[in-house]
Amino acid sequence: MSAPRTQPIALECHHSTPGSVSTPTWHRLRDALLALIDSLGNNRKRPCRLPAEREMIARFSTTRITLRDALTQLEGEGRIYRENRRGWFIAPSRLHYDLLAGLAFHDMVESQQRQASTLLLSASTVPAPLHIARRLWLSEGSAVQRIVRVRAIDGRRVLYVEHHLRPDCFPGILDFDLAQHSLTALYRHEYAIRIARVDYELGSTIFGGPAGEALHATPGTAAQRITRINRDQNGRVVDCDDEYWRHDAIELALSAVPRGG
Amino acid sequence: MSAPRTQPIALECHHSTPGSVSTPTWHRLRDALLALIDSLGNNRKRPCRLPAEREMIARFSTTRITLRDALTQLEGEGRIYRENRRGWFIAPSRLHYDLLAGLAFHDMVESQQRQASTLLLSASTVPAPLHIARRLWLSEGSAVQRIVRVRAIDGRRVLYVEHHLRPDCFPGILDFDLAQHSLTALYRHEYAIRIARVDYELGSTIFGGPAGEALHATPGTAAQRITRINRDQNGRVVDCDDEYWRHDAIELALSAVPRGG
DNA sequence: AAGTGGTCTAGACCACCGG
DNA sequence: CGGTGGTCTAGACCACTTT
Repeated sequence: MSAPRTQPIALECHHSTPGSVSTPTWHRLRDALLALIDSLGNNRKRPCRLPAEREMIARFSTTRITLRDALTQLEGEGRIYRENRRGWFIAPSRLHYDLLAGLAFHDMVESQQRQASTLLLSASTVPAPLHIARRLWLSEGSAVQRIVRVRAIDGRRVLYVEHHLRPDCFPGILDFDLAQHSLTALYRHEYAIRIARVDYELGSTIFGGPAGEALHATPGTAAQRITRINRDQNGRVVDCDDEYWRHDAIELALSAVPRGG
Repeated sequence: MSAPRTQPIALECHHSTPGSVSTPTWHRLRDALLALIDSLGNNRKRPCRLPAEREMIARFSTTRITLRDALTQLEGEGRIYRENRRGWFIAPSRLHYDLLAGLAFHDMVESQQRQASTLLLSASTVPAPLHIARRLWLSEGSAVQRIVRVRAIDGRRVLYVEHHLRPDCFPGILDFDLAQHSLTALYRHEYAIRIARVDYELGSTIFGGPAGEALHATPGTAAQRITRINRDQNGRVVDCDDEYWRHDAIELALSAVPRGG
């Protein structure tokens, strides 16, 4: 006995996409979910959770897999996000992240009328892995200071960062309160080091491993990777960062004069 | 009758992830697929296709959905990619895209020993949509030149671009062969306009609509959006671009002096 | 303890691509 | 037209979170 391909969704089938023969069910579901999202009112400070998957299944007369396809689409668009095993939530608007503004995280967030918080996961001196050593012009295995933090906007964990510092530049820096102070402020005021040049590398990946766990991100969801190498006023490399952002949490921007005119 | 939760995979279960109680099947599958990918030899110029899904199902004794979960993971990591309804392929290494190098697409690609090609989809004068009008300092509905192109690296379509130009800057530019010439070269040599400042906006989304279709990207797969507003040597906005890249095709880079020291 | 999302089974039909 | 990937059904068990 073959299961008939039913189309049980009782939704208004607006914009039937001329040029495309059939609109997949998940696409119509997507529209219904968007209406649901709008009806929930999206711009609060409290995390706004969607109904349980099984409830949405009942409401829309569909299957778990199809529903999750539609949710995954919206997740990719950045309209909703997941906390691992906790549910689906409406995504707040993106933080505007100007790569060349030279702003510390807290300043950047607060300048956009949002609340920043930082959680220190670890701060210790460790032997440099090869890829870190290369960036910092050190030899593999030599000591570097490693700082791992999680940062949140309005209580939502959005960023996992690993810093690696050249210890010859920042003796004793691990003794400061690294959850409260911006690193760049410490660099300047305690060590008279200014960041005068930044090399960025940006790419997209997925969460998984420590970064995913720290952000409560479901393994496999999209992440924005930002790697940064910082030089001081003398052109010397002093530290590097590896940032992993929830992809829907930021919009990157920069304004500059291109070379090779 | 309840289906027993079998674990039929006969793969070496390397690194059982201490600290995590159970490794999901798709995770072990992922490793098996990685081995398969390595065995296929990844760095050719010919697109290297994976076996059909049903064949991989048989080979790994698993289900379609589980297999696709694993494949989707690898797709998110940028190790493999899809062409819509055509199959899964091994992803070539990423193009290094220096945002501030001021290089035209062909020059950038060829400087990395790869082959660039461009397909012109449309070139016409159209009324400006609101968001374009705003960027170009025009009023909504006023005429702008619109150029849509698809660009490929080593034959693989990786980039969909829409340009919108201020027609007062570039009269008659649509009559040039826009598949062969770089726009910036035309700007300079035919109109004596140099791009002296660029405003970028970067974000991640998913394919769907014209961009996805033009790249043969499966709807819902990850895309890197790059929006660009170009100013000439007099500070005047002359055009803007909307680029959609296959997320695995590029790695963005830039080096600059941050403000707000 | 109840409920949630994460994972998985074992199929089926359909649209589309390539030969 | 055969084979492929895209979509969908109708469930189940499990790990984990929350009550």
